[in-house]
Amino acid sequence: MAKNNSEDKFKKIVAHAKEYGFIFQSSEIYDGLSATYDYAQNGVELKNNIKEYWWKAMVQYNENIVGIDSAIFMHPSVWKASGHVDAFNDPMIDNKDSKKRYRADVLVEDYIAKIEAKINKEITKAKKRFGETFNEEEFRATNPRVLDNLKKIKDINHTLYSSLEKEDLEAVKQLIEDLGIACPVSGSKNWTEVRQFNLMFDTKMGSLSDDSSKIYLRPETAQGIFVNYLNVQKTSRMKIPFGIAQIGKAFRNEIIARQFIFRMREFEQMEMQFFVRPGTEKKWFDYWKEQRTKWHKSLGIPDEEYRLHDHEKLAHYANMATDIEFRFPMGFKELEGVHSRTDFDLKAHQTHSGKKITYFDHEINESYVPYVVETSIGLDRMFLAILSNSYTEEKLEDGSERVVLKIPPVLAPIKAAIFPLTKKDNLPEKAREIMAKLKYDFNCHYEEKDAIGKRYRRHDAIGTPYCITVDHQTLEDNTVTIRERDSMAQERVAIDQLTSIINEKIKVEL
RNA sequence: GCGAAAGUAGCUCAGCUGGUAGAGCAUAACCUUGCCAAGGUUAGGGUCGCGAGUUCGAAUCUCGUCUUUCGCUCCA
Repeated sequence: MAKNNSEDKFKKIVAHAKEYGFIFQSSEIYDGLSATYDYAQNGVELKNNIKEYWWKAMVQYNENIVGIDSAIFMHPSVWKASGHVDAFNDPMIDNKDSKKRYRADVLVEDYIAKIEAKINKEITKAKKRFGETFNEEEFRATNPRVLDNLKKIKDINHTLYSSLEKEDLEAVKQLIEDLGIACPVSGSKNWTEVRQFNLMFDTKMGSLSDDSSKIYLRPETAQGIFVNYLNVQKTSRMKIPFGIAQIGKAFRNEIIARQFIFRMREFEQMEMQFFVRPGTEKKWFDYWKEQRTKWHKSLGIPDEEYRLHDHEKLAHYANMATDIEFRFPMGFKELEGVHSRTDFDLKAHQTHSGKKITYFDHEINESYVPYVVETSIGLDRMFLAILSNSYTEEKLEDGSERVVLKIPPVLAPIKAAIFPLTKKDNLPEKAREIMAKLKYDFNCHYEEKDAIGKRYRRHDAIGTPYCITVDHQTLEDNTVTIRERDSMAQERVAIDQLTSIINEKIKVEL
């Protein structure tokens, strides 16, 4: 039941996002492109505001953080060094009966592990038999059954890895069939073809096809920061600890991209890599976990919508990792990651590039490769979090209903809408005057069509926090009414004060 | 990629067992009203996702295909 409700809500949010100009499906007139979305007139405003809010909190409010904007294309060696070329490249196979998917090489390796278990059993048995005099080395080298199995392993390994190297996926499939490997779940040997899933998009750089080289679209923005570490550190004269922040697109060819803008193949990240002295990473990891949590809470979203999830299984580069999860309509999901990446990335780039990436720390008179604490938030996910948290259906006292996006005012696409109460009596002219003044401070909208109530509701639906109405009294004393979106309460104020009033209301202290 | 469901106007949907499309809201114009979506008149907008097939005739039946949603799987 609860699930149906949230599914229902998710659908409503997606429909609302389209109807009110936040998000359209990409290339919709051509039937759309899977899991690709465009930000529309209101969406782009909200998205830009989220970026700005993040950028201010990270770069502007921290003296020891600077920003960069690195290119999407990078030298191919970057992705070798980072481990993406190897780790983002998996041969997969499906079992047709159990519908389970496996990594083909893992299936074969599991099979090898079974043979190894057999050998070990043989050895254990022999140990018992010969007692003290047992020589394992000798036994391995002479026992025919062990030799036989060892040769089998060697052959399988050879076939597997030479096939993988040649990207001969049919040979991998053949190997699985020859070995008679069955699905651990169904016991079935009914397999699909082996297919390569490379999570990185690639393209060619250079106009001549024969001397052009393969380059990748970056699967994360972090590497753009790591390869610029030296340049930034030197030119900004930053002392450790310091950070480099970046907002930008990243691309991953996900097997399944789904759930609206939650998982897309083209997405935008807001990342900050904080460089610290080795040994202090725990302190900074905790610090940034807290800082990032504070940032989220500053937007006024209730605590219970967030939870922290510490990773037990760590990625190869990390020694500590926490996800900041948000209660999306489809459940708690990762919104932001705070990771302690150690010196893995900088060291890897040092090795692959041959350039020394060390920092001389005058405080301790030591030179070292800095450790890195990373905060990485999905901009599109933050957008979805704000959108789904804001979407509210309300029943009013008079029995009517309204849909209102309770977007935190600082992020709202339009800060104020300006209405003349009627279309005559010089009210539109007066309203235009106010509009002409306010538009330099805020993104404003002028509207005179339809009944005033209808205009209020329209702006409720896109989350405009303030509606300013010009009425007949305005012409006499230069005051207007300002209506607050969530409470629907109105207040009469002087036109002169509008800028400072709205400024005050959309201000957030971090 | 596999399984299930869906695709008709900008949105939400109706259209039963085949007879070449409707409603409400929305949009535009004009009149009216004037502080919380609900007055009047008129107009625009759809080759029913796309492509085949069956049929005298397909939104409706069959097949294929694309897209979306949910589940499985994956997730640096």
